[in-house]
Amino acid sequence: MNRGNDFPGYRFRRILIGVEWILHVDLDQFIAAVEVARHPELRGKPVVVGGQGDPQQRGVVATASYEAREFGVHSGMPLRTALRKCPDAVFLPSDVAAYEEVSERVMAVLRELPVVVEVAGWDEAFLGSDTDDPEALARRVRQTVRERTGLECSVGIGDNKLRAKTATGFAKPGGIHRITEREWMPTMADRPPDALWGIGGRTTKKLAEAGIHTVGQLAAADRDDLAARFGPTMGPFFRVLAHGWGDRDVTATPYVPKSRSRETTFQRNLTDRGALEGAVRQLARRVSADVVAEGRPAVRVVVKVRFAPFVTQTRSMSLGAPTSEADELETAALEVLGRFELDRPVRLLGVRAEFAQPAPSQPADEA
DNA sequence: TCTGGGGTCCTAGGACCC
DNA sequence: TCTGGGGTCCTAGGACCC
Repeated sequence: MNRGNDFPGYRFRRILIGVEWILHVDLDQFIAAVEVARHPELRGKPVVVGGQGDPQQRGVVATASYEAREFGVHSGMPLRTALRKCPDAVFLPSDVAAYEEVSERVMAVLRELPVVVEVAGWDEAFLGSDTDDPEALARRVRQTVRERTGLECSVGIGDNKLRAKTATGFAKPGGIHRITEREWMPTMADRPPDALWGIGGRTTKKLAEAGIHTVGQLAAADRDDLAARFGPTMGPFFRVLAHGWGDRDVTATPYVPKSRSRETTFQRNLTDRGALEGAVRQLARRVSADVVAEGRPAVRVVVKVRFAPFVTQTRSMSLGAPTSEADELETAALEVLGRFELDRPVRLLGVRAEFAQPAPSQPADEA
């Protein structure tokens, strides 16, 4: 997720030119909605998309339709579990190319509106606008997206990205919700820390050990104590999040990836060394194609191994010279694979190529 | 019944240099 | 002898998000 110039790695934008409101647009049950749109007979049925579409195989739910969610099926759940909870669901494989294409169409429609569009994922975007009636703009966004793509979306309105994004959670499904500084604490203070975008289950547990159980308590927590527990950047950042503070810099600048990776979970664990090497070669070739398509050479190769039952290790290597050559990336990946102790069954292999970081330049937007 | 795939950013220890 | 600090790079792991 691209969070723009948010607090870690900080560059708060101090001078705001024109933008009064930030809207966060999130397509409802996006992947399931795309599938229903091209298979109209599925409308109203519980639909579960994920993996190869075979609930007997290894894989997890990418998106469940609202009908399937009523059975307790949700994203990230193993397909086998989803099958048990909802045996009558229609299971479909993930079709990444189809979702990307629809996503691009939606973003193009958003760009026709009088807003700055910052893409934040397949199914979401931030919009910056100088309107003085953000609700009217939000209704227009919903109507336009519906008319032009047939998809429903929810819109959060905020005075920064964090609040707009948070508001969307209250807008779903198919609604509009506004959260500004005034509404933030009344809305969030009594909720658990993982209600915040950027705080998950692990951090929530650690916070609880420190006696912090709510967003309100986190906002009032001692900065130095948080820094000691969570590090000099993340500790204070959590407190900033709890206050609902954050950047409001919406940029249409295209996203530049820092890495490209491919990984596979095998349907049956691998133990044979030759099979592992073959799999790494194949992954390295796919990554090389992505690197070539990106048009920038890789400077580092990372290999990921997930052993059974579920222990993950990574090993990596800086390349002597930047390269986009498939042979070189493959050789490097094999060398890195050789540094693992492959003494247990392997359920996943991954290969990642990292690009050179652009030379640090003077921020051009500092007015 | 286990637990995808593709990303980003932060942390921390050791190497190495001055 | 007995031991400074700071800075940067490299590497591995962790947390989070969609």
